Amino acid sequence: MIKNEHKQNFLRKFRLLYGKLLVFYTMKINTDSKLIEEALTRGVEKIYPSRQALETALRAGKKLLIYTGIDPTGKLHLGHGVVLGKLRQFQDLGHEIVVLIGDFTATIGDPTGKSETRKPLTRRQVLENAKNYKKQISKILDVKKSNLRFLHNEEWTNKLKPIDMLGLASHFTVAQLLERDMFQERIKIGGDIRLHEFLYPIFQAYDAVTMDVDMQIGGNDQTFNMLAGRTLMKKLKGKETFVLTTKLLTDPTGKKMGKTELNMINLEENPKEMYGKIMKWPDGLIVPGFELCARISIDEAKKITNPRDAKAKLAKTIVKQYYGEETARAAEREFNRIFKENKLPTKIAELKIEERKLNILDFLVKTNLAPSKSEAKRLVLQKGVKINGVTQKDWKKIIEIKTGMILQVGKRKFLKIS
RNA sequence: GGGCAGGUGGCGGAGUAGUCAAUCGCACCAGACUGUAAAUCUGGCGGCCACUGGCCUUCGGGGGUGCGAAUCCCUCCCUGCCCA
Repeated sequence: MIKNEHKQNFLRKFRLLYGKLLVFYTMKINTDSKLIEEALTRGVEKIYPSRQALETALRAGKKLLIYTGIDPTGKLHLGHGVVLGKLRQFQDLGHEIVVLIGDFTATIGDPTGKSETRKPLTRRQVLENAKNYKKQISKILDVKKSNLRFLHNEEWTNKLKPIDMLGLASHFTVAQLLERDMFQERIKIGGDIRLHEFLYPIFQAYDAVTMDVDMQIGGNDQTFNMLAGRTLMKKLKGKETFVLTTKLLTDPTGKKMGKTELNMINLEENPKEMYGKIMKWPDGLIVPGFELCARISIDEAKKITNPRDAKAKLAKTIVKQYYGEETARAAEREFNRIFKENKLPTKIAELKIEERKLNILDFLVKTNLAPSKSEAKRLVLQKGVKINGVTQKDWKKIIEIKTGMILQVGKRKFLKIS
């Protein structure tokens, strides 16, 4: 048992070392000042200990081991894309990149919600979530290059013994952990803080120490956790590390933000949906969107003055990054077709119905276009229902159902009877 | 262990016996307009009934008082805060 553990430890160290050597011999560090400038500024919220310090290191051509952690608590979304995009810039500069899949930390659940404790995930759910991560991440990072590795924190965290835990915990005080903004908010509203989530930053810090990283990259909301890593690194290894936080994708005016919703466009989202969802963004998000999500020059984006066109450009650019030029163009065409030209979508979901005649309300419920008859009635009275392009006004109407019939509810829901 | 405050629709949060299917905000849906599935404005937002009205089930669970309860009483469950 112990032998086995030793062996694994050895193997792990060997792999790390091997990886480092490989990178050392095959990759050169790029010190192009324009690229460095971009990496240091675009979408960057803050750099610890200072921008200056990091810039000096980068210009000196020092090879850095940089990591970001992603907890598989759900699907990857555009918010992850921002951080990964930043990582890509450093990858292109030739630094050594680690994407840490936080399979252990995901089971705790980083307490992001103001008021609620996140439901703990089972190991199974975590594995399920992480399933396609690598594939999605490969759309942003270059997996063909040898300076990118994927690691899992279960590997080392599960080996911690209670005595080790206590050792780690002893480097932090309750007051320090309590400083975290979301804990403060919870306290303010009288919410509870579970002990396990309280410990979250310690585990994340341990990741940084174990991998012996030089720099951590993460969203602005991860500042606290990453700084915990910086602290632990200093205490245990006496090493100064960099922390770079990226801006969050939010409306600069701060008003009327759909909260986290906006970031929640999944990277796996169907391209047409992705395009449409970006078009749904408020105008205030256009500039941040370009800065954070689009890998094209900001100047190019600023040339477009009409907000609608700018947003369309943004939507197309982002879809292109994940699905390629062709698909992006098709998504744009489809969007224009439905919402600019008011035509039917090229593809309409089909449904078979046994009945030949139905009251319009039953018809809507039967086809799942309305959740209840009351709702269906409301829709009809509000003129939200069209059959073969004709607005329906009479909720008592009996519909003769024919194949090929096209039902439309609102602007977006279409159904064809087959 | 002691003291206190609570549990209401997807969420937040009013209401403390009749006018409560329950103010309001968010989210959501529809309409108008436009530059789009944006912004703004308007309307809707438990369910059922061939419906300008009527019925049914909801306010943590169970029981009770009363003509009448989300609102009062009892009991159980759950949660938070404070003191030790």
